[in-house]
Amino acid sequence: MGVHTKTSSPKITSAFARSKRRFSLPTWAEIIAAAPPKPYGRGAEIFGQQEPAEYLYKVVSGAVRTCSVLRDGRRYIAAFYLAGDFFGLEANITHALSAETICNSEILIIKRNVLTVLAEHDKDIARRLSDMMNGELGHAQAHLTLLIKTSSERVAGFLLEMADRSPTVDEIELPMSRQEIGDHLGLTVETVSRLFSLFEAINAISRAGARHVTLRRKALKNFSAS
Amino acid sequence: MGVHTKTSSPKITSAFARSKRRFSLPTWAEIIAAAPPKPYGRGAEIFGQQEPAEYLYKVVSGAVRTCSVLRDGRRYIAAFYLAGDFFGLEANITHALSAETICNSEILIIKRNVLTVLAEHDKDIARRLSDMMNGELGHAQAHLTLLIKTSSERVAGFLLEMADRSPTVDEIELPMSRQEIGDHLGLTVETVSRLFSLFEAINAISRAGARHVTLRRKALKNFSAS
DNA sequence: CGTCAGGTTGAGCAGGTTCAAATCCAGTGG
DNA sequence: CCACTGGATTTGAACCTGCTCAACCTGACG
Repeated sequence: MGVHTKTSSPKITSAFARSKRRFSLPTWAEIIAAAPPKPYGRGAEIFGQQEPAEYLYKVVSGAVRTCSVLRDGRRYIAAFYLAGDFFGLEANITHALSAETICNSEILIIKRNVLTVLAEHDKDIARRLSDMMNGELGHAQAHLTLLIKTSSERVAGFLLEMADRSPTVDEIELPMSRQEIGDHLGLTVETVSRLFSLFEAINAISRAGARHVTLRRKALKNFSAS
Repeated sequence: MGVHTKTSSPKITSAFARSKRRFSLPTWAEIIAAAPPKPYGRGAEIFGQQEPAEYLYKVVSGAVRTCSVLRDGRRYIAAFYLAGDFFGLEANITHALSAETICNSEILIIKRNVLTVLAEHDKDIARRLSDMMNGELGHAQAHLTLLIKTSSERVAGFLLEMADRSPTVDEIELPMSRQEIGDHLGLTVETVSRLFSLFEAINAISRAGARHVTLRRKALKNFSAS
């Protein structure tokens, strides 16, 4: 961080930023391209609770969960991150949650302070960071509205959300276990399992193996009340 | 619907004139000082769901709730905002939630696009916006961990949170009804009421009127497991 | 072929909801 | 000043959803 004199004109600022970037400052795309993807084994911890939040992460392949463990041993999974998702910005100074892979994964690691400094000169980077923040908040809100509902609404809502986030449309491969789904939705494994069976019985989903699910959106949406 | 009529106030013009004279854009403090506080009656809507998010708001006095109503009539209250709190930044383009006062209140209204433009030149403003965003996200996370717990943990956690946010330490005046607390915690009025009675019976709180509560933090903390 | 982790299913229990009724309390009009 | 009124709060009792505990099934892997 250097000394920044107050700029009196937006024209000057953007022209300055543009010319500087051409010679020295990297763009968003360049930063992403420069970061080496790092492989993590299944269940590996990427960062722990209370650790300083120095990095931003991107899932290249695989899947990640962020979670916290309560005094009494219950685990709460705040979010799942799939290929293409960014995570690690849910913290200000230290992480309130830990992050672990739920299967073999490749993760991109980006220095946060590099981004925040660049964001002061590059509106594109600033906007991307702000958008990610906004997305994270929107996601938290959506999850809050899920948690006040009944068990069937939660599971139906979860399946619909996963389908929306998957590259494929209606046929999805869940990377997480029933236990993890339960910890995410505030339900027990048994309840989650029963609801999968119920949904199959009424033809709202069909299954090929426990984690390979095909959804009938219309039928499922009858459960997720707004 | 939360339509805001433009008021031409001498305060605004003088603040902007002053800053223009010094050849610099208005600071955060100047923007806040320039905004006129607007009175709202109890239960008045400040903005509605789906409305474009053009403003940022600050509670000067009173209290505000943000909420959404599900198809089946259930109401979910996302958050309460007390005197000094900012709200209205939980949305990107349009509001996902509506905002209403829960008692007579005075609200400050600030144009969002003014702030975002200024933020590009003023690091202080940018940091404040980012901090607010972060705070909102942190609050959503905290609320998520509340909602996966049992009813007694939710109510105890809620009381402790309200006490932390109140100007007074342990003796608090709740502006919201039992119904609103229930809609915030995903519980029914009756359950909330029963837990207030239980907490009083075991001497974790004492009451002077339904909404005036004094807490024994130690006893309450035994209920809110992390 | 055995093992082990993950998943499914069943039976009984308990925490919260629902429905119903009693009580409190602030605001209103006489 | 006091009784009246309507909403908010409290309490009770029956019911139902989701949890607990326990057994069984499935599939991947040595």
